[in-house]
Amino acid sequence: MPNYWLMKSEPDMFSIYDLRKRPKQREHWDGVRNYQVRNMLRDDFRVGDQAFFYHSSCKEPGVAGIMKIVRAGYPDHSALNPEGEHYDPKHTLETPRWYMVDVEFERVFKRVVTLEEMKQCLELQDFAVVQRGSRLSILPVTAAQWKFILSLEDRRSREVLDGC
DNA sequence: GCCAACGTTGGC
DNA sequence: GCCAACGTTGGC
Repeated sequence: MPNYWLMKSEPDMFSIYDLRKRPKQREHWDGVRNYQVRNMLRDDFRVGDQAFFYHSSCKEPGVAGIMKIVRAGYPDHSALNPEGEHYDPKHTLETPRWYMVDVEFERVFKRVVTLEEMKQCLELQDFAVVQRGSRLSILPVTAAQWKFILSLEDRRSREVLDGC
């Protein structure tokens, strides 16, 4: 069984539309510098997993679409570059500290499923993204949560906010 | 731009 | 190993 994930990115920096424009519609998901998230990237991501592309720190935070994992965790080479903003001198080829995966664009949602809507839904109260102070940039998603969020895509947001 | 939440750092 | 200070995330 594949895993499901939610991966956050600020659309001003890198959006799902940017991913769609990349060669082969693929990109490295690099720059993660949090140990909990590092462990997920290193140990739990598998080829064939799917992930929600979540737009954060923007006008309408929420799930914008879907991507798939096309390469499992491997050392994040952005940590090797002393000129780069993600440089870490403690990360080396021999003893990597930080990991990344490769993702591939799958599709853009018909509409953004917003954080505001997700907060209204009883079905998602256990989902970390709706909880205060949850700041991890990657979160695991259960099969039930995945399915439920997909069902929200096909509803009108007003209806979800009023009646979920 | 504010600030709550939480992770990291470093002095002791 | 404690904990205060500081930095970052990210919604609002």
